[in-house]
Amino acid sequence: MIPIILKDGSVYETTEGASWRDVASGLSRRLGKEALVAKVDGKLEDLDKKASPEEKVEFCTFADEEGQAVYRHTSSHLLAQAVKRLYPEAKLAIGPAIADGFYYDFDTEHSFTTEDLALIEEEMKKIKKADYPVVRQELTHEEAIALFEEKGEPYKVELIKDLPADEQVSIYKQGEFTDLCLGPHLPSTGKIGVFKLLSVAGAYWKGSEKNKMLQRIYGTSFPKKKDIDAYLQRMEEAKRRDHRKLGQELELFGVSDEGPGFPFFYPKGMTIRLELEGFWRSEHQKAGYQEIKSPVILSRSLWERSGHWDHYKENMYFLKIDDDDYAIKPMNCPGAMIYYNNRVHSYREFPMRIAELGLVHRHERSGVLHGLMRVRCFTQDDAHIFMLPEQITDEIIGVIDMIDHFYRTFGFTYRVELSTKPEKAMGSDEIWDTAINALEKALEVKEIPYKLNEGDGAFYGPKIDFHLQDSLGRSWQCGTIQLDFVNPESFDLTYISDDGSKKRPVMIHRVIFGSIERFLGILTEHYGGAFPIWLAPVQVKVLTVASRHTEYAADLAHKLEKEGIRIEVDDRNERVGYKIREGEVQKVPFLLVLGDQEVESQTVSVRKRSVGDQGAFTLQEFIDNVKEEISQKT
RNA sequence: GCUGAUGUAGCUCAGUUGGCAGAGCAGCUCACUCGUAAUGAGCAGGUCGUCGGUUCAAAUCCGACCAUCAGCUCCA
Repeated sequence: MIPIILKDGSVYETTEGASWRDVASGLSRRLGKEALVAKVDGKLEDLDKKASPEEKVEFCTFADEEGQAVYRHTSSHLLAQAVKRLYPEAKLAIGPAIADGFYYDFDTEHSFTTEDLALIEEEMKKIKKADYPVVRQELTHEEAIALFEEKGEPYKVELIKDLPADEQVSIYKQGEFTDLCLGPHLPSTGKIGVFKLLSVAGAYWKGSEKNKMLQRIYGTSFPKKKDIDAYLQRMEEAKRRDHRKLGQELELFGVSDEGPGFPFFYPKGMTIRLELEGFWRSEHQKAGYQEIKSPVILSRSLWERSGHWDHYKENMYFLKIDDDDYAIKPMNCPGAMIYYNNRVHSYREFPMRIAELGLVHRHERSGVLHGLMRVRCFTQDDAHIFMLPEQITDEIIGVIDMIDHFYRTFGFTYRVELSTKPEKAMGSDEIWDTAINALEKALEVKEIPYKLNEGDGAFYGPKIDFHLQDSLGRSWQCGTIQLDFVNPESFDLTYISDDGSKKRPVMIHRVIFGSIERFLGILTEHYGGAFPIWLAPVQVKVLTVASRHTEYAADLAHKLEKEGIRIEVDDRNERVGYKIREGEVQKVPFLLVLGDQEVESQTVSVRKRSVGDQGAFTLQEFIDNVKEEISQKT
């Protein structure tokens, strides 16, 4: 008998030679059926592996993220096996599990079509049905290279050559198919429930655009049909929330062929935007910021001085004025530097918080444009804070708190990343280390978990990024806090210290929305177009039952307008049902239905968006309720 | 920028082997004066993304370009 330590610390005795699968089955019939992989001392192992004594084991099922990853990873091997059967000349690259599914990259002359995906799926079903055992095998480095060279898999050979030569290489076999793989995997191909291939797209080998572009097939898999159906339905629902679709339907914003990447804001979208900016202004005034506006076009010499000419040129637009070179600003910082330098500053002014809603233009490559999320001109809700070195941590904490307050107002959860010195950077390593330490310290004080992104900082300093997700689960950077020791140097910023000497201030750049355009795109998807009343372009829509109610409607509308409520009147000769439908489709928070009863009793019938008829209220009651809801920003 | 797909009325989409450009919704006009998610009838609306080629004839076949979509790469 050998003792196994379970998750809860208890000891389970199993017989010599038993596998992890036997242990799982021994614990409970259900676990034996549902266990996908064993987690032994924190490391995932195949269920077929022999159970080892005195080790702490737990079992992952599809309910666990790790179980799902293994499940999808084996699914990707199913895909690869099917492709090799149908297209033997296809070369295998890599095929990992990803969030919600898996992919596999292939190199082949044939370009996969959606019809091919159906055929590949059929082949995968055969492989599943055959229920091949998935068998792990370990080879030496040389044996592995020889094996994949013989199989004609150059990408696999390249991968093995990147591995340490003195270590064993693991491979997995299922039927006639063999793949280089770290594992672990499900015990057999029949363990995969239902799967679907979703799309095919190009992807660079090893993620570098210098390398060959391969073909990537995306798919997903679930144990039960109802789960995959639910997943596919969720994706459909997400598409309905796409801000590009809603922007068009609700007449908020759009882009035209005449200006790829340069979005238009229509009157209704502009209303939301102005509300966002109004909220932003009042919060910044409260937090001690002053607002400036710097010009969109500035001279070449400025951009050379700021480093943008050397480090950011490929993203900038240029023009000539009277034979001199100018550039359209891709960032607001140099403008803020010029503002700072327009007079002498004292340490007593610090921290000096200078905010700017600055319109920047950046040349983005055509393939990356995406509605309002990725555009060629956008408005950063920027601010530059000038301060003493000892004020850094407090100021960063202040900005983190402000970002949190903003995102909470909209009901967002977010992810934080810290990015360090990139290859193409200005400034010494010492300066960078100091800056990174300051950012880390602020995050530690706030106890915010974050992901470290080595080498992902801006060319002038490290940054803390705040990421929000769109309706399809894609993540977009919005807020960012960037420490900058470089620009104060380049622009020779100074202040008069308490001992009367000139010193160098420290500066941070920060944005909260990030880009107002992107933020509005994300907001649109977040609310599915049903904006809370403080943001809704039309807050109340007044509907008449018949033409004789027009006068009463106009009178009420006038009173609501005087209260600062955004209203529309629909007094067309249409049925009430038709007008209500239209109001609901336009996602107006409140509809007021006015007919004989309301005129008679001098009331309004209130219909709340997506809830329905709320009954009759006096106009004053309704106004009070609406104003309360607007001020609550809910 | 790269790989693949797509581009027909304001929107969503039909359009067969090349042979007169179509529907629904929206818009406009008329009738109905109506009570909580679509009243009926009529009218109008199109360089078929752009440019070029093949053909007696091109929305349809070929080429180039532009834009969009998915993904990759790159970034707020």
